[in-house]
Amino acid sequence: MLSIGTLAKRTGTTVQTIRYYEQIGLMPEPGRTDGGQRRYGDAGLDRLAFIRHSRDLGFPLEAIRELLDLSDSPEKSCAQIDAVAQKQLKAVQARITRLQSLEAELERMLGECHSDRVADCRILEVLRDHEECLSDHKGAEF
Amino acid sequence: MLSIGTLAKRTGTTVQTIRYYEQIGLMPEPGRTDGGQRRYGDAGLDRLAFIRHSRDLGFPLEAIRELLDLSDSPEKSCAQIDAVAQKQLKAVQARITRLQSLEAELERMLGECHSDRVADCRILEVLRDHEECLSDHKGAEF
DNA sequence: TATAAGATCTACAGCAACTGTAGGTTCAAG
DNA sequence: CTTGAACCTACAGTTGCTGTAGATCTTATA
Repeated sequence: MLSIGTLAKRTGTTVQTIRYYEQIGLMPEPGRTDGGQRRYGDAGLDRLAFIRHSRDLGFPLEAIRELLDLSDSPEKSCAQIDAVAQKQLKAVQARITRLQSLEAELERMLGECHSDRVADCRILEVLRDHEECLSDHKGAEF
Repeated sequence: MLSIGTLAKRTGTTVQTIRYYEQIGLMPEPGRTDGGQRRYGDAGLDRLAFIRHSRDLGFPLEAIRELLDLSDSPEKSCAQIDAVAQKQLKAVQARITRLQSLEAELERMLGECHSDRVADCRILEVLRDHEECLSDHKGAEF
């Protein structure tokens, strides 16, 4: 049986994060010692490893919850799992596209500033006036 | 003079966001009507446009605060402004790199799953076991 | 067996950057 | 002068944690 601290080390996360996952119902309540401390077995270790790995791949916690639920029905079609992963891929790709346009804009801005004084710094001018931009880079979050 | 709603429309943001910027001291307190409603002039419009455009380029609010402070000293060197923009470019590039490795991993996962049943879905297997991954894709946030 | 260091416990506040709600007031067009 | 849209304050909620305080438990050593 593992203490919460040992579990944290094994899965590359922290004690607080594990307690947080328990609180939001992503990790089940584990057994306790007589003194009230959490003790985990292999099931807990596996589940947490799954969660952490999914997080490392950028899946939001709600998607992970869904994946965990789906994996409890081994006989069902895995089309839904596929859909969750596809959605995540699309989200990642959208973010890449957006960030690349920001990168281009920032590089252009930086390349243009050859001044010394704040008064005629091109960077500030560009930031002041969106018309100076090539792309739209507006709207979406990242 | 512009009402807060008109200002929001003009700058592509929302009333709540403007009030939030005021609350954290990024926008100055504007004048008010006798009835207590905010009224903005050109200075407010320009400042908010600057903030929103910088946000669209991904600058965090603290960086924007710094840029606004710097732009109040027109005679100083713009090296600091350059540094803030460089830092933002580096951050954007780091995020792109990370997201590209996630994209590759997700694509590989999706390409491998030719099963129908959840029981032997490769996606779940990969998520369960980090050893199955090519890259490390651990650690950093995005 | 006693002690002391270190790990764990609960409960709550805080982060970024907003968004949404409730319940009340003001403005401007007709 | 009415009425409905826009505005006001204050506060809770979002995502995914992280940090704090003050108390309790576990475990290695003397």
